[in-house]
Amino acid sequence: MELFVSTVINKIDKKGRVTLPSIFRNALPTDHKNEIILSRSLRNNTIDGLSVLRVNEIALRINNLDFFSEEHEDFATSIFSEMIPTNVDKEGRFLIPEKLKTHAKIKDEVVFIGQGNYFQIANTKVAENLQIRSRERLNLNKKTLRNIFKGSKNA
Amino acid sequence: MELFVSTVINKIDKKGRVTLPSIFRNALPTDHKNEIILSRSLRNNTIDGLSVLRVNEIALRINNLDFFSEEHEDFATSIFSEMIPTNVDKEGRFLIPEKLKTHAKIKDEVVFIGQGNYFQIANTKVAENLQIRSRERLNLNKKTLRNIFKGSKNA
DNA sequence: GGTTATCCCATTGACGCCCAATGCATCCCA
DNA sequence: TGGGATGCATTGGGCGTCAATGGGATAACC
Repeated sequence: MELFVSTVINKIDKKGRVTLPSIFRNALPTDHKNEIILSRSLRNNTIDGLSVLRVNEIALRINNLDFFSEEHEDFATSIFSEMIPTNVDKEGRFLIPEKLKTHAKIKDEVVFIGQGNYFQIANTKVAENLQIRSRERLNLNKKTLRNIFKGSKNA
Repeated sequence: MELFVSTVINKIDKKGRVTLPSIFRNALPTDHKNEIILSRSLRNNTIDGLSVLRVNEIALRINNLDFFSEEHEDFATSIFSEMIPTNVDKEGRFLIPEKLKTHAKIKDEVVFIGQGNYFQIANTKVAENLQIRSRERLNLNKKTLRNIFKGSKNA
């Protein structure tokens, strides 16, 4: 599977390391298995996790904006400057920078939440609340959901 | 990673040297690892840092402008004439010219701000304000933001 | 000759790499 | 069905390496 799916809870050890769930490691592109990019989420108190592939894609789209425009610079600043490339070691572990830890209220345990093209890292309780709320919103928007599934012929 | 990403704070020593963050050095083109081009930023009190590659790209874009107006010539002039080629020493350090230091209100500490295809150098506090303001402006522009982050087929 | 820039070496602290142990699930076979 | 046995995933910890910084010494330049 080349998508980030499912939800996993892992612990942070004394050195501050967490193992990226194996199912997420498998979703990383073959030529960048040991690098992920962390970023403060623009929406909520979570951390976004991206693959190198995904970052390059985002970069392409930003570069399509007007070259010397203020808009371009704004996007570059708030997106690229917030990205923190991180190495995943042989055992599949990586470090979460202090900045991001405090932003996400993370201490010794985190939840990895698959989001398809990317994943999120969050405090356990924060994640619960987020899921509850997004489910509520989903119920309000069942029509949209039907539209999403209408087109597919499989499973 | 071939992009300039993340935000790094480094010190300026007694001799005026700053180390270019290792992550930025890695983003420099292989055949020009020890040369960067500094330039007064046109929009704010920061310094733009460019790779040789980037400068060539800018030259291309400017040359491709299809008509020859005074305006464009001025544009080109103001961009190229401001560029200051700078050597990066063996340890990855370089000197910031006094002119640029005063322009950016820099003394003994600087922030390196990744902008994707280039980076910026700024006073610590100036940088904070910049990041906040550009984020504010972005909130007004959710449509573009959605386009940038919209899904793809791969992780 | 004095100023400015580069090279060389040293220090420190953080991080990457390696080896080891434990936990957990699945499978196989009795 | 139970009891190993096997394989993979998550954890623990030691140690080497590298990035950032400091400073002396040499080289280039006006």
